[in-house]
Amino acid sequence: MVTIADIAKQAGVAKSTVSRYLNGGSVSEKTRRKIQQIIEETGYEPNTFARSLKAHNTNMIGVIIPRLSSSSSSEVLTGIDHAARKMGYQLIITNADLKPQREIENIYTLAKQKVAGIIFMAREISTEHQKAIESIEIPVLVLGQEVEGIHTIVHADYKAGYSMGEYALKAGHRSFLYFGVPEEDKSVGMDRKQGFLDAVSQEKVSVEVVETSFSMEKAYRDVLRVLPKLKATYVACATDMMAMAVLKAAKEIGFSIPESFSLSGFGGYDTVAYLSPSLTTVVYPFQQLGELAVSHIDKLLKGQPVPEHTEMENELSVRESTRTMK
Amino acid sequence: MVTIADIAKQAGVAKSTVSRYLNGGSVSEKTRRKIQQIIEETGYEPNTFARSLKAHNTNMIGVIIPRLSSSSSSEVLTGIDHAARKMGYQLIITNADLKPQREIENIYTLAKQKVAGIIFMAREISTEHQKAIESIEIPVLVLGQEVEGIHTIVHADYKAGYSMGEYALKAGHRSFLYFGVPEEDKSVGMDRKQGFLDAVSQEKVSVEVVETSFSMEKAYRDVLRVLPKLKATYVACATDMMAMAVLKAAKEIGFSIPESFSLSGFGGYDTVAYLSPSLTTVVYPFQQLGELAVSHIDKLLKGQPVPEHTEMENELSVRESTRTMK
DNA sequence: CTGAAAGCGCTAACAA
DNA sequence: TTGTTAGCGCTTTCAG
Repeated sequence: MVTIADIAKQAGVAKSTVSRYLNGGSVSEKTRRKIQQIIEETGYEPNTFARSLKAHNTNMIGVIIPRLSSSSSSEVLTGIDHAARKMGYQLIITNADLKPQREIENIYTLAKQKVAGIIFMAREISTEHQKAIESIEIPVLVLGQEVEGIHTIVHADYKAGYSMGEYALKAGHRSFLYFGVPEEDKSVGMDRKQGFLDAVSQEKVSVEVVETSFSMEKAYRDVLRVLPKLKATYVACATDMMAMAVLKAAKEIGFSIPESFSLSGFGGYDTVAYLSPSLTTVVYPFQQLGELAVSHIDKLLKGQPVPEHTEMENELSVRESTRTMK
Repeated sequence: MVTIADIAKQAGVAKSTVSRYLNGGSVSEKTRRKIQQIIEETGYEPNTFARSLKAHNTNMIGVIIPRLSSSSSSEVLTGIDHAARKMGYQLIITNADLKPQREIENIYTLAKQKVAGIIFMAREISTEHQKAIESIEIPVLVLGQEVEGIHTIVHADYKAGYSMGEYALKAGHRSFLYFGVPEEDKSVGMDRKQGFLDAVSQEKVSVEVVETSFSMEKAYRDVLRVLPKLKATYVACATDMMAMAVLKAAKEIGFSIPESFSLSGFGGYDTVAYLSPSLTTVVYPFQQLGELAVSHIDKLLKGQPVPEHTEMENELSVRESTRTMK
């Protein structure tokens, strides 16, 4: 292994001079060239650990992701990756496997690894989470849930729900079924739903709400149970995956969409445009969220001002699965 | 920050004793208890960098993934994560964004980070890749492509193709269309296809092969062009995503599946079971692949024997999208 | 079983 | 501009 000492010796200078060269300190043109040449010859790479040992920090950003095999998380991750790469950060990605306890563990693990900052894709922030976040003294950016006193970026979920409801109402629907997820997930479970309900409640309408699960399998079973007695002309699902489950169940039972009823989701994954019928949904800017997250962390690290809460806009995409009532 | 020196001082012993305690060296019961108590009181955590600086290695496994937002990769990653966690490894995940050059960069970056081993989900291994892998002197496990002289784990792609072909033939089909991907991807592009072709070629049949792309959008456009003149009764796609594109295009054009023609994919992602019709496919054990990968790397690191090439079995899952011809 | 001392590779005063 | 020196926090001989 070639070290800074080797370079120094071969170049006939002190280690500190090489170090200065490496870190952009003032070095005479002549020695600069000499050092550079030797470094190239030897293929020398500074040892990250020795560096971090001194500097007490790294250029690593820790990421806590709820689940590795989730489209939305993967999209956000892709955005994070692109931005991190551009800004010279390395990523340590940790998976929480949907377990709150695991999230907290990961916060501490990342802190121990001396990551410069943490991007935490959260579902629900308990006081224990908050305690962990405060105790580690590392900038943490929470994605997906708004928490007082912590920097966050969230999707405009209320607004998404609202625009979906608004659209459904304008399309002439007056009877709705909403498939939701548990309210523990504030953004998806509450805001999204509330937005929808508030929007449609502006007219005389009937709305039924059924709570099911993020799990496609569970949702599918629930849908099979509920659908046969369906009276609504519009079924809104809290996620695209659930909408997919409804689509499947509907065909099974003999409904055809959008003739029997209109169907919509939320998310906007690439694949749902390729369903038949293609799914009306609200498209969320997952990648941009990831990119913005890195930029915020970067600013936080540099002590630059960052708004405590940021909301990402989203957009309704009307496709084949919904129709206008006469 | 509390260091080993603090612990030593408070416990009234030498740093080396604490170090021994930490690393399971022989320490008297009495001092052991004392040290343990102080560590708990102070919440001391050994500094990873100082450790790695000495030890010249880490407990980190580097992962190179072709694309973060790919179902199959995410599944493998989930398996890797579970196993890594269980075996005490930290993960550094790097994204190659489908760029060969990026893969090579990542190999070097990970080596520089002194990861203990690398799991490389590969698509195509060039000589440049091989050079990189050899030069870094770190165990590398390649997933997805078989390369001489490098430890690899692959899916039984030929066999998957073969069993699909065999099934189609038994179901009475004699006219086939195969939507493939470029042959640069040896596993998916060649082996899978060849297996299928070999299987169906055992009888007098007609087979047409159309090469398209992994990209759903591109595949969809190609399918729309090819499908109208379709004569085959069985359409096999090299991936589930492509099959989904075919499904969409077929409905658009007015075909109904499986009545107009049978359709199958490869992969076995959760979602394709929820398409209508649900998709006949070969289910690949992505998670297990990931878990096995970590176990292999672990053995490699411990100098234990590991078979140079391992093949993961997979299983045909017949669902609604294919039917038997009378 | 324990302690002293050296050093991993690098950076950062401080002098020169 | 450059070199000397003193660590960062830890592990690892080597004596005791």
